[in-house]
Amino acid sequence: MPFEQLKLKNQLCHRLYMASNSIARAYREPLNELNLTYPQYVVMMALWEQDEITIAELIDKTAIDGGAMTQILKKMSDKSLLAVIKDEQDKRKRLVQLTKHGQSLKLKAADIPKNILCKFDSVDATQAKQLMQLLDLVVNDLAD
Amino acid sequence: MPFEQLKLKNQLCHRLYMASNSIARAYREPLNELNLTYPQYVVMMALWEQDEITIAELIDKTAIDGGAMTQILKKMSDKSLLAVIKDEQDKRKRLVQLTKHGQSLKLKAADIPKNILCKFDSVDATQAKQLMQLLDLVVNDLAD
DNA sequence: TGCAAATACTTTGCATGCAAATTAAAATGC
DNA sequence: GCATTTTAATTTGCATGCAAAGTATTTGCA
Repeated sequence: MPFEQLKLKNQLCHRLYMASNSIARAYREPLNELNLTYPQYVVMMALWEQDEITIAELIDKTAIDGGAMTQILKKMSDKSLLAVIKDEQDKRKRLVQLTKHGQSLKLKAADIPKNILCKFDSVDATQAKQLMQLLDLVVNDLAD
Repeated sequence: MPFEQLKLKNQLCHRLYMASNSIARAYREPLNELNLTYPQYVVMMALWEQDEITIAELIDKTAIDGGAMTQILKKMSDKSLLAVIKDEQDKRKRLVQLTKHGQSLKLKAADIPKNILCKFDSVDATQAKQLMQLLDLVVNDLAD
């Protein structure tokens, strides 16, 4: 069969595209209740793990684009979820710090992962773990 | 460990986010040479498989958003890759048809999948297949 | 027959992802 | 010491992804 390699059903990239969009869509409703977009939620998760880190560290942890990060942090700052403060040691850097409000949102977010997981009828914990491991291989192989 | 479920390293969604962005980034260079964006490439692959389909069918095959599709097709039409023509049977519908130029691009695109695949040092064919199957489960479980 | 409901698209507004250019500050090197 | 280079962020322009509103047709059904 000619050009078999160009068929959509054989494209790993298209599967990833669809799966990534699907799962982001699944988060939309629960995140709307917290007034968060998906990338904003990722930033929150990073900060709940470790607060008061530089923007560069946040970019490193979240893999969100730097240009987008500036805009995202601005919106999150407007919503009083966090504050961006200067680093006195190195004035090029800026530190991101959760507000009380931002910290407290962690409790409300705690149930989200579970509620998403229960939508997976066909994927058990073992398969999910396996999937994550395979995705890590993909990401690592494609890393610069 | 409290809130373990909110850690980034445990988020399937974040793995998908990173993997999808990584692989789209990997396609950027080769697609630039064809003057195609990634979603435009997906449209081309769909049309190379089956030409002269409605916009709704194209949306169904590619999983690209309808609103975005209108814009994407306009740009591709401007580049003379395809034409959008009226369906005389049902005037609500519009048919998408590759131009000669659009058809001929298939030859130049034929090597792209192979060139992407060779970036995967850690993922063999079996794992790639397994990954696609798992992603299909995810997409199906999250389908409306 | 005629009108409400469903379809197929398009348009609009907002939020990224990304590349490239820009700005500011710190680190290097001669 | 001072110019060059590197690092940290921001800004800008373009291309989506998505929800919601709007338009044109076609279907369905009373």
